[in-house]
Amino acid sequence: MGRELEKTYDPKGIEDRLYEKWEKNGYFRAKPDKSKKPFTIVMPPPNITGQLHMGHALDNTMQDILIRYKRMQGFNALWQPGTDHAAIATEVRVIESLKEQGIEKDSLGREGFLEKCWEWKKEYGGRIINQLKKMGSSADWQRERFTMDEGCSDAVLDVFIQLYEKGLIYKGSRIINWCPVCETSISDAEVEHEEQDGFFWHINYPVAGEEGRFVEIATTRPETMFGDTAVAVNPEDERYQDIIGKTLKLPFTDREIPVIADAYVDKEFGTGCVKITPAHDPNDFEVGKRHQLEEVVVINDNATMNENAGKFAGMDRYECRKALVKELEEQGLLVKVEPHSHNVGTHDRCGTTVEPMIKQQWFVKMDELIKPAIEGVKNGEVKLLPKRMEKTYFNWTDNIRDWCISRQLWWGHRIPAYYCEDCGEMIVLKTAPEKCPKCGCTHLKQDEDTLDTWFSSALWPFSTLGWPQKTEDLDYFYPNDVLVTGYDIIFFWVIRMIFSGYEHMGKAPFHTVLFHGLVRDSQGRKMSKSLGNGIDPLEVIDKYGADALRLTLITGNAPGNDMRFYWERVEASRNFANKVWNASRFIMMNLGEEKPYVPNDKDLCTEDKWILSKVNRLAKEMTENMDKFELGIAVQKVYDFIWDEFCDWYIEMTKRRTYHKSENPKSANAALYTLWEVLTLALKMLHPFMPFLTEEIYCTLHQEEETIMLADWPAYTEERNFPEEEAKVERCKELVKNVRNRRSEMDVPPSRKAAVYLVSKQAAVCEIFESEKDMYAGLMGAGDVFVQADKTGIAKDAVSIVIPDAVVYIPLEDLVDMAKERERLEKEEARLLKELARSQGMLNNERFLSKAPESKVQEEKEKLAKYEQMMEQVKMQLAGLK
RNA sequence: GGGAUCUUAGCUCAGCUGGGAGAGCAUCUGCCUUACAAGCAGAGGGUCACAGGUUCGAGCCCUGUAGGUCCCACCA
Repeated sequence: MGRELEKTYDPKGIEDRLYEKWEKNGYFRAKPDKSKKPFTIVMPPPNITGQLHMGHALDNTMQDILIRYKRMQGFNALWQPGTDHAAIATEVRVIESLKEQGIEKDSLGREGFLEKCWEWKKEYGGRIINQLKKMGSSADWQRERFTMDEGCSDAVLDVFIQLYEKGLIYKGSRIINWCPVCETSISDAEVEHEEQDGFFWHINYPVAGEEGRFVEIATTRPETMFGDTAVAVNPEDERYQDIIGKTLKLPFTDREIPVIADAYVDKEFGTGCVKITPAHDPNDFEVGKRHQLEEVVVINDNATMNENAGKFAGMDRYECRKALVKELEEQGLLVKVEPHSHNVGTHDRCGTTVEPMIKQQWFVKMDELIKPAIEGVKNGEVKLLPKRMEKTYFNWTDNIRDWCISRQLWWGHRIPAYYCEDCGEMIVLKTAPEKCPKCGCTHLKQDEDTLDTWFSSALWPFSTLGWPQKTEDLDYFYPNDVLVTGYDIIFFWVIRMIFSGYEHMGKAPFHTVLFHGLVRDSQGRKMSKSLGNGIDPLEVIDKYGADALRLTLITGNAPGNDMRFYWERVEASRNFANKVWNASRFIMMNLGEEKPYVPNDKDLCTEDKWILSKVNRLAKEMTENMDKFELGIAVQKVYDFIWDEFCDWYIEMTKRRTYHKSENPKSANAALYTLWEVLTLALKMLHPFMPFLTEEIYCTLHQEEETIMLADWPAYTEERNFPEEEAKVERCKELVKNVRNRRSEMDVPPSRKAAVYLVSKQAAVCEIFESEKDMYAGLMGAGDVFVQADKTGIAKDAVSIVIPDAVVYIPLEDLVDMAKERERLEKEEARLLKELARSQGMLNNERFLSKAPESKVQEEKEKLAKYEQMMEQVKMQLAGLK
C-alpha cells in the first residue's frame, strides 16, 4: 500500500475505523506499573438519563487532550470513566415511561419499581458512553463504573457507617426544602433562587379581647397562616410595645397566638409585624425555636393543604391562597395588596417552587468535615483554575450548612438504618441485622429513604479505584491528578469530593481542578431544551467530524470562560483539518515510496534549519502551555505554526528543490527529510487536539508505526536551536513580503516575472541575499534576482522599496506612475519620522535610560539605527525622483 | 444586600508575570501558481467602555463611574 490520500479530508468512516482500532489494541488501558508515573483523571460521570450535549463535549475534549498529552509524555495515563445513577432524573424518567404503559409507580412496589429502573438503565444507560466515544475519548472503558454498582455501593455504605459512628451523620427533625412534585427533600445546593413578581398581602389579625383592635401583618404567602403560632415585632419598635405579650385571634381558626418580640424583625420592612410559621419558613423555624413555639404543619407532601387549613383543606397551596384572600377581603380583614417581587426557591431539576417543611431527615454535619477542604485549597494542595474560582469556593465553605442527604426516592442507595418495630430502637449497620440488639425481636424495618445522588459521586475519585478495599489501583492511581469540570457544579460535587478525599483517604482527591465555562448559543444564551437552541454535538460530528468539533471547542477559549458556538467556527476548524491533510498529501506525493535519510548537516539549507528551529521552539511553548492547562493558547500555537510557517512559507520554499530532485539529490533529500520530520513533530503536537486526523496521516506517513497515540511527545533540544538561520530567513521573509506587497499594489500580474535588484552596501547582507536566492526568489513571483553593492545597470525609473539594510529595485517602467511613487515615498518618510521621534524620545529620556532594563535600552538603540538608515535611503530615493 | 466577571477591528474572542495592538469570520482587490478555491497573495478597519492614579513606560497594576453577564444571600 502506498502513501496516498484522498483530495479532501473526509472524517466519515475514518473516525470509527480508527477508534475501533485504538480500543481493540488496548491503547486506552492503564494498569498499575511502578516503573511509570501515573497520571489520573476521573471522568465526571454523566447521568444515565443523559444525552451528549455541548457541555459534555467540551468537558470530555479537555480531559482527552490532557490524557493523550500525558500518555505521549510517557505517563501511565488513566482516564477513569463511569456513569451516575442520577436518582431524581432517572426516577422521574422511569415513572413517565411507566405511565405511558398505564402503570403507577406505587402499584409495582419498591422491588418492582427498582427492577424497572435497572431495566431502564440497561437499555439507555450506555447511550451516552457511546456518544462520548464518538468524540474520540480515550478513556479506559474496561474500567467503566456506575455509582450504584456493587463496589461503589459498598463504598457508600462504608462512608455512611463511618460518618455515623463518628457522629457526623445524624437524623433530625429540621426545616428542609421540599419539592412537592418530586415529593422528596432536596439539599440547599439544589435550590435555585429566582426573582418572581408576587404580592404583599396586608392582613389584619384581631387582638383578643379588644374588640375593633387589629395587628396588621404583611405576607407573601397567606396560605401559611394556618401554621402561624405567633406574630413577632421588633423589641425596640415603639409602635408595638403595648401589644407584646398579648394574644391575637388567628382568622378562620379558633386558635389564639401570642405577640412576641424578636430582633429578627426589621422595623422598617412591611408593617413591622411578622407572622411566624415555624413549620414552613426557615427563619420562622429559628424564631420558633427561640420562643418554644408550636410547629403546625399545614401543607401536605403534594402541596395541598392539610386538615389544619379547615375548610381550605384539600386545596392546592395556590388555590387556597386565592380562596383565602377572597374570604379575607369579604371579612374586611384584608387591608391592602401591594405588588412585590421577591426571591422564590425552585427545584433545579423540575422548576417547582420548593416548600420549606419540617421533616425527619438525615444530615451530614459539615463544620468539622469542611475544615481540611478549606485548608487544602488555602495552602495550595488543591489548586483551582482559574484562581478566581477559589472565591466562589470559599464563599460556600465559609457559610456551610449541614447537608441534607436523605431523599424520599426509591432509586438510589438506601439508607442503612433499621428500626425495631417493637421497641423503636434504631440500628445503623452495613447489612441488615437479624434481630433487635435491644429487645431481641425480629421485627425490623429498613429506613425507606435513599441518599442524595451526590453522596455517591463525592466518593468517585476513590470508589472507582476499589475503595474501601485496599487495591493496587487505589494505591497507584490515588490521588488523581486533575479534575476537569464546569464551574456550575463546584458546590454539588467539587467541594464534596475534596472533603470526602481528606476524610476517607487522608489526602485530597486531586491537585488541580480545571474549570471550564458554558457553551452558549450564538446569541450568548444558555443552550436549553426549553429554548430549543441546543446544538447536538453528534450532528456537528456527522457534518464536520469530531476533530473539527474538538478544535472549535478549544480554540480561543481561556479556562473558566463561557464561549459561544458558531457553525462558522466549526467550518474554520474543518478547513484547518483539510489544510493539514493536504500539506501531508503534498509531502507524501513528493516522498513517493521512499523514506528520506538523515542528511548531513552541510546539506541542510538555511530554511531547513529555520523550520527545524521553529518547530523545536514550538515544542517548548506547547509543553509550557499544556502544563499550565492553557489549551487554547497551545492549540493556537500549533495551528499558526502549521498554517503560517510550515505551509505558507516552508513548503513553498522547498518546492524548487523537490521539483528538481535530480539537480541536487542531496539538497532534495534534505528538504524531504525536513518536511517529513517537521510534519511528524507537528502531527504529534496536534494529536491530543485532533486525534483522528493526526492518526490517519501519521500511520500513512509512517507505515511501520502502529499509532501516533503512543508516540513520544516532542521535546525541546538545544541541538535544534538555530538563531542565525532564523534571522536569515526572517530577513528574506521581510523582503518577499515587501516585494509582494508592492507588486500587488501596482497590479502587476503574477504572470509578469520582473527582475529584482537588491542593493546593499553591507557585504554581509549581500551575502545572505545572494546565497539564499533559491529560497526566496520563487516566493516573490520575480524573475532574475541581482544582488549588488550599487545601482549599476538598474533602470533609472525602476520602482524602489526601502527595507532594513537594503533597497530593492524592480524595473517596471511601463507601470510606474512617478507621482504615485513620490507619494508612496513621502508616506514612508512620514512613517519613519514618527518612528524616529518615538525612538529618540525614549532614548533621550534619562529616566528611561536609568530605570529600564539594559536589554530594552539596547533594543531601542538598534531600532533607532535601523530607522535612521532607512530614512537616509528614503530621502535619497526622493531626491532621485526630483 | 454580598461577591465574581466582562466591556479590545463590523461580529466572536485571544492577549501569560506592564516594554511598539492579534486571530478567526465578515469586507475589499488580485489569482484555478503542478497539496489544498475548505485554497493563495495583498489591503482596509481599533483614543483597547469612561475618568483619575502608580510607573521611565499601562490593554495589562490601583481607585472610582457607567453598562452587560453570572453566582451567592433567611428581609417576612
